[in-house]
Amino acid sequence: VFVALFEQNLIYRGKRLVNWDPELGTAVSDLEVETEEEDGKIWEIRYPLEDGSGSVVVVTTRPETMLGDVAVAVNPKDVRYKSLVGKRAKLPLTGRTIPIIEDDYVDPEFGTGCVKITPGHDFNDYLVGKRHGFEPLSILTLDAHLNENAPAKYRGLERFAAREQILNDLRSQGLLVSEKPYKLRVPRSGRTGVIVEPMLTDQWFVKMEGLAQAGLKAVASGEVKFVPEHWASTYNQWLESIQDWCISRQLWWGHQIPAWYDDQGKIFVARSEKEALQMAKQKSLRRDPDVLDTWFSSALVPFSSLGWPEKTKDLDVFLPSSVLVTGNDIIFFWVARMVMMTGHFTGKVPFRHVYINAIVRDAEGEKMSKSKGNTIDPIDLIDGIGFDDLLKKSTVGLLKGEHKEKIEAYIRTHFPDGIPAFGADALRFTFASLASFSRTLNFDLGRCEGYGNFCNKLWSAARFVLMNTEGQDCGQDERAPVKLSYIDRWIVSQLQRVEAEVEKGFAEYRFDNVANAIYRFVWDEYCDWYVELAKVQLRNPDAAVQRGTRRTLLRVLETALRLAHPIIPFITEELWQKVAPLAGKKGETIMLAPYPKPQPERIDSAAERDMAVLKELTNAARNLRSEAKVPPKDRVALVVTETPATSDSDTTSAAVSFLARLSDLRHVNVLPESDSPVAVVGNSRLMLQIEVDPAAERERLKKESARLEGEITKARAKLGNASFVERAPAKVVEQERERLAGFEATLAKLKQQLAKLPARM
RNA sequence: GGGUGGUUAGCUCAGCGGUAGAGCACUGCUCUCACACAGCAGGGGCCACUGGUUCGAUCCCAGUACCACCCACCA
Repeated sequence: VFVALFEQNLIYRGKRLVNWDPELGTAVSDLEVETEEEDGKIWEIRYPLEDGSGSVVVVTTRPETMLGDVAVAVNPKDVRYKSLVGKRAKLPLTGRTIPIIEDDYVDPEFGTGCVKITPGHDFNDYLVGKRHGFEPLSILTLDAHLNENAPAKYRGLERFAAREQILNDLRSQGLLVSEKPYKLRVPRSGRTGVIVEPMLTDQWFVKMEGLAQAGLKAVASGEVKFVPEHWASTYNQWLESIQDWCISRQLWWGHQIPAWYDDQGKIFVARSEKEALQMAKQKSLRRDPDVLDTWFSSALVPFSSLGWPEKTKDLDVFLPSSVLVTGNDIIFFWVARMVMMTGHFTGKVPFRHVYINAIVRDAEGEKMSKSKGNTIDPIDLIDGIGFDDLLKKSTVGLLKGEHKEKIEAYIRTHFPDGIPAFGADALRFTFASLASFSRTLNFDLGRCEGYGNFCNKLWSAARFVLMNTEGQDCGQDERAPVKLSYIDRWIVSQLQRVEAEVEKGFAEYRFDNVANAIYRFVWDEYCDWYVELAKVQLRNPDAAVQRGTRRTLLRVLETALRLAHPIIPFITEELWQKVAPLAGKKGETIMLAPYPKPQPERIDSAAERDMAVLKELTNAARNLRSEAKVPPKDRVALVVTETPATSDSDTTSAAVSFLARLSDLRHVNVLPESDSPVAVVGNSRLMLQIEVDPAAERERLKKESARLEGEITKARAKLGNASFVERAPAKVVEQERERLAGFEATLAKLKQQLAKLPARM
């Protein structure tokens, strides 16, 4: 790749100002420099004019670089300094003189409006110098000590020691005009944290213009899609303003650059030393000791790992791949560069989708970092860790000792008892459920706990199913008669819906929706309703009913396990091994079992309607019990008028009796004259046959009536608005009418009931 | 300076034109034979603010404030 790009004139070598890490002794790319605002100082320094007619005052945050100044610049429109342009100033401490020039780069509003120009140690000044034909003067060695271009007095001083010395000397000569605190943006090396020095060195660069255009096109055309979509603008913005990429590193590890030099410094880029020697027609050459930026090598992975440049089958099959999963901090480093390089060399995109996951922050919303000690080790969430160990782990090997107390306080606040063991599945489920399209997510132990409980719930539900099916007739013999109630058909119907939701969630990379759909189905529908009702059906003397129930319990559970397996692989595998054979499924492992697909034809609207009635009756009865403070153990009788129709009222009655713990469920035409508590469900009224304080019952009914009256007022206002009725879709208006009618009917029944209560305060 | 997100229940987060949701936390009652890591019943929200569009706005548009992150050469 290197040789090819060189031959295509897309790689060049040149002496240019690059970001230099003086500790590592290597160039770093623009992306590896992290600029942060820090407290520093800004100084004003007087440069006397050569002709003795006065002086100019320059402003700088880096006084030591003045030794490398080649000019002083002012803005051409700045009338204050018009007369000085063309004159020369004496550069203090050096004995050199430098010209005063004009350049648009200078902002007359900032500081004194005079800028020292140091092309050897500042990117802006480098450009200014280039425009005016100045040779950059480098005053630093590669390890950031002053070099031979500095006056003898300063040679060998480290850059910050030199700064102090220079300031002292300027002060004693009366040339230091001012020193003020100043917030400056300090460029630091991402790897060492050392202040990066712009340094004039020979480096290799990749021309980015054409490659960047191709990279932009790959996303603009939709060939590569970002998920969430908005990351495409981040990607675009970077590529639109990209600079050439410095790819050489003065390091020991990495791919060595395939370039050789002869004694005259002539460059031979070749595929091997032999080829270089042939090109040079010489006996020996010196190989460039530099290596490539690791991201240059990484950019080739999509095709180099598949056998390129050979035309392999892997390349055909796996390029492009379907999805790259990564963090947003890697979009520039890797994603963009893979797109560009893969496109350039294969004509294809490396992958179709780029899924950018959220960055997990700590409980206080701070970025996790080792130096802050607020990182969470996933292993500790899986296996658990005690407070002492956690503290020890978080504070060991700290670079800055002063943070230790803060870390301890943090851990004491958020993990006073350490971290309990949640297990790998709980951890996975938690992060899946948090994987929405938000950019960051703050870590919350509470959610981990909640999803851990889910795993336990699934486990215990499976235990129930196994207890009630192992060694029994589970309806696997298709010839045996099976009766399925609407409850059985309802859970199967719900299963189709959750399968569809999961399918959609995966297709959209909405793993939170996937996890929540599974959670709701397993806990809220299967466990809370179906398993409870299965208990009733398993007591049914009809063997066909029992058989149908066992079969449904097993088949639905078995499917739910396969559905949940990608998110909670361990527990589902463990359970599946036991459940699958009973459900008539064969296979060595759940990993190889087919993934569930929704069967829309098994959605049973009639069963769902029946079940909705069952749930409403149950909820109403339970609510009455609870409001009347009936102890859970007590079985009480319930009378119902006009039972809402289900297709099988025997099933409904048995179910409601069981779930609401009723001693008796009777249908009557008229409710008995009594102070007993009454609820309204649709057209029917439910009365718990217990003695209650009529005053309490009156309060309860009044409260419910008031709520309904509020809803009715709102609905009437809406329907009374002519423009709503005219302009809103008919469906919406109709729905609003139905709501109102429902409220009114229920309220009327409550009022009747209220009227029956003895009138006393 | 440019850009991108965010602001919804005490906390962590969904929802995004037509009755405000989840998990945890909270209140009450239950150790009822799968599960107390549980069950049942509850409480809790001017959906940051100001305008606009609309019959109707948490949701769309504009602006404001605050919080993040990214990019950039103000000495």
